[in-house]
Amino acid sequence: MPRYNPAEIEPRWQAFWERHKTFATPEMPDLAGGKKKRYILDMFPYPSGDGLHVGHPEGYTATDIVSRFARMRGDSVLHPMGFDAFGLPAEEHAIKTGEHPRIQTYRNIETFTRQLKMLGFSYDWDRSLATTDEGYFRWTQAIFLVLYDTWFDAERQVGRPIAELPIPAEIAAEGPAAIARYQDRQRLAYQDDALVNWCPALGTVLANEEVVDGLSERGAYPVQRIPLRQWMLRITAYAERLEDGLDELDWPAGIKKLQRDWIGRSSGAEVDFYIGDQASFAGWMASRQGKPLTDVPAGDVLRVYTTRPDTLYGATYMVIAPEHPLVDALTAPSQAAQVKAYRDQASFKSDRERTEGDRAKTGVFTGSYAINPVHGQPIPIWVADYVLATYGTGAIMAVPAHDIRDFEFAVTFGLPVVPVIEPPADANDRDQVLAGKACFVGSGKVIGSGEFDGRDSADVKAEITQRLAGQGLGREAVNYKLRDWLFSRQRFWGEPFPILHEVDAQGQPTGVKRAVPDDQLPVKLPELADFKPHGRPEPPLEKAADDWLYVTLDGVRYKRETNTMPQWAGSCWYYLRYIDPKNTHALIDPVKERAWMPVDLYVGGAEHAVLHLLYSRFWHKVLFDRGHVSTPEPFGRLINQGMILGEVEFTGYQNEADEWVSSRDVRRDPQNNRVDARGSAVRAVVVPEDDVEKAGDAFVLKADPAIRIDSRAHKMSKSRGNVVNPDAVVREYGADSLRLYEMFMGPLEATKPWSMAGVGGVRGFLDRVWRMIVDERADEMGLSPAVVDEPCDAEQARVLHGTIKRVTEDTESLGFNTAIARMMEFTNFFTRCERRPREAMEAIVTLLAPYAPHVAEELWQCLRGDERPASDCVSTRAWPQWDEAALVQSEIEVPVQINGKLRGKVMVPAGADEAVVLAAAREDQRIAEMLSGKTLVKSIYVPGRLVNLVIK
RNA sequence: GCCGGAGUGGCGGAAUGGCAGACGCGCUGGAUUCAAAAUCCAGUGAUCGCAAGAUCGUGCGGGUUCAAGUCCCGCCUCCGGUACCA
Repeated sequence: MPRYNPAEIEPRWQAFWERHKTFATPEMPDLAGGKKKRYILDMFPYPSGDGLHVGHPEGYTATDIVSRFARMRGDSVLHPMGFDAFGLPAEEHAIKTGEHPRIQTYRNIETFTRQLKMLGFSYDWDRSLATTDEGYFRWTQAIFLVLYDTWFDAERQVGRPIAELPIPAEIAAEGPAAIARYQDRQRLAYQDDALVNWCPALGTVLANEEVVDGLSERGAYPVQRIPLRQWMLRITAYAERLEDGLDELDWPAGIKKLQRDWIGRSSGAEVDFYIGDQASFAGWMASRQGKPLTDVPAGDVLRVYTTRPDTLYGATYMVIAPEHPLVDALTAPSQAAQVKAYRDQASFKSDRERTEGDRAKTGVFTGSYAINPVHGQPIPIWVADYVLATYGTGAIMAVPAHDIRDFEFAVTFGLPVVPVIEPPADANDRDQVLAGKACFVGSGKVIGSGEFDGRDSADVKAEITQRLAGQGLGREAVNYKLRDWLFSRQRFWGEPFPILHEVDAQGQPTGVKRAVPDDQLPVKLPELADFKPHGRPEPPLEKAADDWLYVTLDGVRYKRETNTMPQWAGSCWYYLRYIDPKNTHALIDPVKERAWMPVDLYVGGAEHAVLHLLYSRFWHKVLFDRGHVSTPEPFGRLINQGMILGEVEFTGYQNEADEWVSSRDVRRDPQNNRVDARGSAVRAVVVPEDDVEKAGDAFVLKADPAIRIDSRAHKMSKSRGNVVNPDAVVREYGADSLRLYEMFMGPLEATKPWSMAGVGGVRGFLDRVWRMIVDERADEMGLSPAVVDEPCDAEQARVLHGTIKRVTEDTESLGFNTAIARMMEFTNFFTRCERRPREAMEAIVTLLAPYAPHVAEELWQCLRGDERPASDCVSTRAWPQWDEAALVQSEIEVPVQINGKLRGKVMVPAGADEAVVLAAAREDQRIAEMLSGKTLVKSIYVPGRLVNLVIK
């Protein structure tokens, strides 16, 4: 009668845990007796209107198992959950319906919370937070003001209070306003004119991700790049520390590399090219001799950045970006019209667009020349958009013989290609390169470079830089691909900036800024009547009523900053707030911070590999410099859970006549449509599994084996209709089955296809565990008569302790799939036993508890009966220990190989020495037969593992 | 193009250089049942064989080793990311 019924027991145990606060986190970790603190964190979700996706519980279950396991081993565990709740969808919903984004956001949070609780996660819900909570973003604003109050001391590589910024005497002499301007230029949070994606048709500014091929993602309207005054965060100042800090982190190598590439450190040289006439070149050279390069290039030079100073002799032309400040100065009157046309055209394209597509090189000649300092020859200066204004100096020396991009450009415009590096003898297009007909980017022997000829190019690199430095023409330089972080959005649903702009009597900004005093935080969002865009590239907060917009402080009138922060802001520091979520005096209590930080395990999707993880590392380092946190890095160990794909689908193709076309013959035409071998269109058809069979390494139609069928799992998406809803899975199989299945699918990091049949499989396992312990035929809940109060026999003990050992080790190493397999083996074994000792049953239920906590609690209660105290539960039980002695077998089976092939097995006493085992192997009847008449060349015994006899 | 990751039964997957395919799904047979579901038991890489067993087998081609899914060299395919950063 009492069958396993998750729908009944799961809500009951969830209520139990909530009532007894089973998973409440201690304020401070208890480190007595060698216990550890464990901060186990999930990347918090954006609470979308669609609710939880099956991808979410994958990582959440993994961290929940780790957390429950750690608690059972006595560690102090902090395992919180919250919501990244600012964001565009809620605002778009508001624009459509007029409903305030807050209402929809909190409704979605409620849904998410219900779904998360439904899955039995052991979060301490009393620490839950949403980035949209006023009590939370009050501190997001405070941290922004820390950034605003900090400048980066490059010499010491540390962020310091702006008050400590040394003011040059000439600035100080100009007075307080000049000092303020000087300080503003050094702050980590500063304002600058940056290009934004302005979409006139939608009347809004879009994020880069919302722009596809120059058109808005929604509606496909044209998007323009227009300059707008923006808040920027000087993350580039921390580039070096962000890169160096990666070394100490226990993160996947792939993620570290992504971050390194994103930071993109390169080293080389800056070189000044004289742009005066050739007659004055010698004089200019002489005037530079022995002087250091100025920080701001003089007006008579074009400064370039190169990573290949060793190819300087091969520089045959120069390129400057269309936005380079010297474009006008360098444009000869005869070229003016062309240059202007080219720049106009380039201005409509974003950086992204300019670097997309077929990459055909475009550009125009400016009409002027620079002089190559190493040989004094003039080389033409071009304007081309393959050079970006925002990287390096916005200008390059082009070495077409040794740079692919320069080579393509030179070929397009017929510019000379002069090889200055001889490829190694085995390079396949060596002769082509030496003839100036091909490009070679490697290192080799230097040629055509005067005194450097014959040397290795790698050595020459440093030497040329040295010489240029001595001549006052160049210096070593480091560059980063990382750009400063554009931190403001023209959006309503984000954190307001705690910044005030002084206005004069006419309401015009004076340029003086002021931080909102700490005691006046948070700056709340104003109440707006409508959220519709107003058609100007200005933030929606401009529409706020004057009593919000204007503030008078100390008799001065200010207008509030009306941009809002991007969604990343709230997620940059939420891991700190969980430690001290209710603190109204500080973002975190330093004592608690020292006790709990850093995060010991951080699990989330790889899509946050660079942005979120880099941004929060940056904020953390600033907070570290300013004394708010004690660790240089926030996240010690990081794991990316793999993506869960939809069920495997079989896809066939049919042409317009409804005839099958083998997938082998299907390809994409230039418009990316599927076509057959003759080029006529085909359409994809879903084929039922029963209609296909495997033939060789592919699937074919049973009815016509000549027709190949594609078989693969796709990313879950609404449009494909293969999204699996966790609510439905819980309804049909239970939360424990969902948890168990997601862990059983394969390794946590792997991409894996969903299979509903697989969920049924783990549900079958839980049913078997249930029947192993519960008497299903009784009317009342009670123990199976097979469960007995007697000790395990030797074999049972070996299985029991072997299982404890393997499950413990696998759980420690996050090998959840194999840990579950071990528990299945245990269950298969003990189900066959007619006498199931209670100690074994209690142990398996305890091992199962982190994985399938609800059924474990129910079975625990059944095993313990009514004598247990009301608050007793398996979730707070001690994790079992295994007994090594129980694992020892008196006899072991050793496989015997002959020449590496398995030929037999012998039983030997455990711990028998090599001679005994080898003798036993040779005496085995079958082995002896195979040995007779042969010479035994070598005998190998791997203790306890195998014997290999090498014969001739 | 470049950078990651992965290729093992019908499927998901398991294997400190040491018995390839644990565990689960599916499938086959049997028990139970009036019957079915559920459950339990047995089998299940391929080929040959009545069987004992033999041969082959971890994307492909080489190599190292007594022994290779695992290590090395060279390829192929798929998935994901990325896009002229001088």
